[in-house]
Amino acid sequence: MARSMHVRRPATLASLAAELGVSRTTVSNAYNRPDQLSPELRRRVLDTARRLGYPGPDPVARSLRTRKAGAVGLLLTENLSYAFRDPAAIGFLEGLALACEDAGTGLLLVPANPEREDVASVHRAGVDGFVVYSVPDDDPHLAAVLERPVPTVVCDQPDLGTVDRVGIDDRGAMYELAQHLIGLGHRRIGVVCMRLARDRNDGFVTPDRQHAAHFHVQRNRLSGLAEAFSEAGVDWSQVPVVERFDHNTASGASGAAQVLDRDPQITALICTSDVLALGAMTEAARRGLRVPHDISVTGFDGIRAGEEAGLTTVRQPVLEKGRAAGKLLLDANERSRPRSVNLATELIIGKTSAGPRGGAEERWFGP
Amino acid sequence: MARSMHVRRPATLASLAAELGVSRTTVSNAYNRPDQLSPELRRRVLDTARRLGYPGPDPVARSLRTRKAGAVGLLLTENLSYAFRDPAAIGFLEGLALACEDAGTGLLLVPANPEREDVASVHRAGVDGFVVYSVPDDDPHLAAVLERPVPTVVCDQPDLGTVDRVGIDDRGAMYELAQHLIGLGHRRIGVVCMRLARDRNDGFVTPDRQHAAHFHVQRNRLSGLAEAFSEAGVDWSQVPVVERFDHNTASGASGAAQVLDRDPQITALICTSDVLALGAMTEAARRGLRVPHDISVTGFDGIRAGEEAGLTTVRQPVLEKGRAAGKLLLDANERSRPRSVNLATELIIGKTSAGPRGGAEERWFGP
DNA sequence: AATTGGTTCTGAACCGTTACGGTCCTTTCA
DNA sequence: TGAAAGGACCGTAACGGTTCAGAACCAATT
Repeated sequence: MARSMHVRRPATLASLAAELGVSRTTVSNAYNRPDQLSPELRRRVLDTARRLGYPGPDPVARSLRTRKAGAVGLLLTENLSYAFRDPAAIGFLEGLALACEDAGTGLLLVPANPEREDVASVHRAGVDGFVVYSVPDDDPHLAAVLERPVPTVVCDQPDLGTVDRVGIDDRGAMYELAQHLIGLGHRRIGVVCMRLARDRNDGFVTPDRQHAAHFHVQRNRLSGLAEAFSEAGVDWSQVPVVERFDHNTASGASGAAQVLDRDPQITALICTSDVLALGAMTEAARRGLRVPHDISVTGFDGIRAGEEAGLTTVRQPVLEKGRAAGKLLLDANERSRPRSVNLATELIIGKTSAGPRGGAEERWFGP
Repeated sequence: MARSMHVRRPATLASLAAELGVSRTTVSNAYNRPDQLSPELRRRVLDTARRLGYPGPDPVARSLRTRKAGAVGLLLTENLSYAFRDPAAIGFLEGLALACEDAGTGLLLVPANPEREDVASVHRAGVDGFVVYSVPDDDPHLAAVLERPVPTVVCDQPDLGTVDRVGIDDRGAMYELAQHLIGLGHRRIGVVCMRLARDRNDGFVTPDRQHAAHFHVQRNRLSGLAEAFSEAGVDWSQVPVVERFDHNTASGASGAAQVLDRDPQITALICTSDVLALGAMTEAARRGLRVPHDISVTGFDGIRAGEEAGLTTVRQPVLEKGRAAGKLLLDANERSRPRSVNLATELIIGKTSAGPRGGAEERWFGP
């Protein structure tokens, strides 16, 4: 129809009004409040709009006037590819997108390139609010978001006290998982965790680095482990903890290898994510170690692939987390005090954890 | 720092300028063109900005003035959940997001709720362009996008002639896959395809519905099959083709069941996606049919899980598709004639296709 | 005839910013 | 010493809408 009409000067509300001999208000009403003008006039407005190739009120101008952008921004993990390959992140994204769809709101993925510390993208985002998902707590993008005068919900982040928050009890959940392993008799363990800070550090982690970790989630999971095993009499400072920057099964495998090289006697390998755990299981198999007979392996998240593998893990409601974040943001009605939502997790005892080889639970009194 | 400063009246560029006794332009320059004013003044501007709690130039007002939104819109499949659970869609999203990140552009997910035909979300999206991914060609949202005076790239969509397009040769790729099966000796086949239109039709598909399918991709894949098998002397109108609205392995399984119930003698089950094919394999196993000995199963897409299962399929570069779409959109420099990009696909012959049971290739001359 | 009430449409005031085309003042250089 | 160049800053005019308090009109009521 009206395809190449916008050659000379793209029609505007004003030009349309002039053409019709009515006021701009009337044209605006024709689009936004049909009950405010007679049906005939409205039809006439819409018809000439089509004739002139007027595409309807400009969204940006409207946003400026109404002070509503009709979108929320999502500040994602720095490296997009890792986000889109992490099942947990995708689940979160889905939940958030669903909440947005319900509210008829757009969802703007804000680029947060870590290399050029380009905070401009945050400043340039025309949104009514932000959701921040699992970024390091010293990320400049996060700081930039907090400076924007819009409601914000942080996810998997420490409670900032000033903005809404949704997350889980990472520390408690991991503590519980650790108790499970301790109950089985494990005392000599190794850990593979995701990256703890913005810098790449593929290798062993000192207790200092654990405490200072900038990723809230990882810090708390490690801390839950440390607490439980310390209580069980294990000297945490002697437990090999290996960090991997990249989050994929290959990292899980190489991390597991590094731990096992250091101490081949460990009876349990605890990973802070299912993806890492799946990689660790590959590495165990490569070494001829049977899971769980020779070694137990655990994960965290409760992703589909882990479930299929019978992984012992902590299931967290990733989709619900996204949805909760969206809801929290979208009904930020009154300036109530910041809300903090903790979602429930569930310890899943699968087929990858058992008593240690030769341990009490599996001692074999055979001939 | 300046947290609850915006109680009275959120500071603006103008108020800041007034406070400082300089012009608005100067304040604007302090943020956007630091070289246009002396460092001292700039510092003074920025300092008082902080003091007054001025968060920097309003993105929406800036967008209005510069006529750049700094974001591109993505019109996704109607049902968000299915999109986020389809590995191919996620790959596309990743590629697109990467292209956007490279360009420092945001990516706005535009809600396209199919129930309420709410095209307003498209009108309300403040974007510099649109990418349309695999929607039915009669989708009102698509029509609304095409009315917007911004560059657009359609994906997995018929060539509209008026906007850029990126896709693959679905028809040719499926023709090639069909040739592979024909070469193995298959003549009695069944098909499970994704939904062909906006209405739900879980069941057999008439040839009419195949031709009239509103999903370009599915239409062409079926058409490639029909052509190849017709050439091989198969009466296509007798081939059982089953459609499934939902796109998941459960649908693949139930679709396969429906086909096999109709004709238990088929030697090959062709699915128009890997996800469906994986479900079909489950159903085959459930019936005690060995793949490929008793029945061949093929997919389309080349997703990871299919690869691990050794699925015979057509691999398409989903990530590259997204990236290509982004690039096309982001350097829509001159009003050149609309571009059309076809990406290469690759026929992957896996372990799920073989000659038909008792067929020439596998005739068993046993003892 | 004046009042009331209900539609329908208008005027003008914003929304917060940047583009554009200056002016003014200080250096620099022949 | 006068002209040219350049740096620093300013005023105005958009950018394209929405909104609210009326105005104009007409019919019905008092």
